[in-house]
Amino acid sequence: MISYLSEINDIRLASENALKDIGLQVNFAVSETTMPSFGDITTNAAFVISKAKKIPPSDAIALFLVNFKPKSQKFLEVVPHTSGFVNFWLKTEFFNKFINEVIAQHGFGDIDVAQKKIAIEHTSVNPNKALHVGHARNVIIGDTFYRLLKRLGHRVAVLNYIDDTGVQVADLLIGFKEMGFSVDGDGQKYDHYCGDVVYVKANKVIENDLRLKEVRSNILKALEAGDETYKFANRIVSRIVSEQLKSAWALGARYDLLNWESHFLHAGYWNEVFDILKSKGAVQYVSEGKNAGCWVLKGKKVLIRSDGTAVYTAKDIIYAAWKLGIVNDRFGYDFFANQWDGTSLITTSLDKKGVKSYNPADISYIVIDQRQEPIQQMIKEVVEAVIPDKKYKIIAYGLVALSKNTAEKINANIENEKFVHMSGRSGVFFNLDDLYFMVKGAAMEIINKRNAPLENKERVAEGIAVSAIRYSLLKIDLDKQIVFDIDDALKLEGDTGPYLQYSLARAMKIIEKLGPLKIPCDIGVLNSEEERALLLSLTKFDYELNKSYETVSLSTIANYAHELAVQFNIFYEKHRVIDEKSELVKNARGCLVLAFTYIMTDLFQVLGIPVLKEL
RNA sequence: GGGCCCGUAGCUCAGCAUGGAUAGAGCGCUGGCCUGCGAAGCCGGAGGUCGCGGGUUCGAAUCCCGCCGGGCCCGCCA
Repeated sequence: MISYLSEINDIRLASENALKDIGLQVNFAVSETTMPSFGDITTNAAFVISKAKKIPPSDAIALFLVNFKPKSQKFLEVVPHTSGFVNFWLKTEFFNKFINEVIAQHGFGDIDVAQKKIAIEHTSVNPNKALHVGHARNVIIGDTFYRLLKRLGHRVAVLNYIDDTGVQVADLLIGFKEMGFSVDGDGQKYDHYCGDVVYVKANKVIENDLRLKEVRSNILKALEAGDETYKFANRIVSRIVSEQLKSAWALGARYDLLNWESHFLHAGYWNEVFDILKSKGAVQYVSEGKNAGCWVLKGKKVLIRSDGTAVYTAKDIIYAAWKLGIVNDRFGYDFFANQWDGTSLITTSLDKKGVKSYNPADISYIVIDQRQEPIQQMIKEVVEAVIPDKKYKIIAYGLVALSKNTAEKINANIENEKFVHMSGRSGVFFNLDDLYFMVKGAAMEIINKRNAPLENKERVAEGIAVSAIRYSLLKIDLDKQIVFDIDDALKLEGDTGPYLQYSLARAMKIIEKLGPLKIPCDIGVLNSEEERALLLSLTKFDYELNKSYETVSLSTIANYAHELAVQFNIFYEKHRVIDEKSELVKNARGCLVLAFTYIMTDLFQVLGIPVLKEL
């Protein structure tokens, strides 16, 4: 498919060949221009020639141009600049071809990449509580990256790991078994009941009670062993996971497979993994010093204690090894739930032998917050050393904290700090379901105020809530910490998800009222600055998606969607479509608007933003 | 003590992968635009030592080094 990216690649290849012919093999850049007035694409290749050959820029440009032979010459206007840059303008023929291809395919069409088998793990929230806004960042980053991988053409499996044998679950069980909390709940959503009420209270009591600490340690052993206590826990945990999934589904996330820590333990993977690590020399036995008697990773991280038991990190290594196929799959597979997109969510199983639903990945991604990065980095090194042809990739993001204002609203004690980190244990968190409910309410308020004759206000408000929440978390760079403020989250104007939806709705309304277009269209009559800027932005679809993937930056896509929406709105304010008098211009503009709706819808799919025809 | 991340307008953030030619948005402040395809929109104004210092370079918000400020991690816990 012809695009901005295909032209950049063409220019890069032609420049490379030109430099080769001149006898140079050096680095140069082909990129976007810094100012629209300079053109659409630029290269500094002549600079490089000028420097290497010690000749003036003007001579270097001349030398470059006689050797420069791009394949798609008919699409490019070459404009050398006295400063030494060689600039390129994309011609009308290029835009015409692009728009007609987009319209013919109802979208951008396939993107040309080498297909890989990929697993991505995200969410993986302890199964004793509801998802809070920090978990929401994980879910949305993971789900959007999944959507991006999928859109690029890869085969992707989405995994969600359930740590059902950890301390958090044990604490919860104590709440039920020792403190008299009802296992059936109190009427509110079950994950909220367990996390907000039972767990917080139980944990507080246990921390000051030696007997209960003893009970907890026994429960942990029982969970690992898989006896009656485990079965009791399993019923509760499954119910909580089901509720957590509802919260994630509401945001447009979906999964392929649930993995359970207990399954890995009970299936007895550890010895196999440990043997492989030993045989590959990835783990060493230490005979003296403070780690005497232990098996150690990278000379610092103890993996097997001197008493022969494995530390927690061993479980992470087992999982990583399983994802990439370092160990043989011993699991059965079973149905867990139907999802909103029509797919089935599968779970591993220790007894049932359903259809094998997971094939080891070539590349495995894990979405984690920055605190876990060092340990995951170590796991990456170990795993990639054992199986060098596969990749273990880490997507780490900054923590989500609560603003002073927001913390006060949930009655958290914040003293003189500007923000506070969330903590499930101490009850300092803002639940995702509450955020969703409140944003939906804010959307509903606007809808009612405008008195818009919408068919299904409820569904529209939900769509707006999803876009507002997803976009606000995606547009911020992964490396950045977020201080969540509920008042900001409820604002639906400006650089927000609803702004994107609004732009698309406007465009779709035009198409709906416009009537049939003459295809193929000739957009040669469109020569205004605004029309050209919109056309240019549209052609950057695969360029931006590719950049987002290469740099693992989801804000890149979010910002691109915003830029497109801005370009469209500027065009919309300045030019009429339906009541345009010239039939030629009207048809051309109609095609431009139609192409915009296709590309934008395609982008929404990647971002997980619902398309609303009306809002 | 060792390591990771952040620092760009009053506030929240783009831009940094691949150095380039006048540093961009939103919110807030301020002045305009609906008898027009949807005003959740658009146009204008005010607002910037790109944390500080050095280095590399013809050229640095962008690359390198040091420092300062903020956040986080570093258990034979899970």
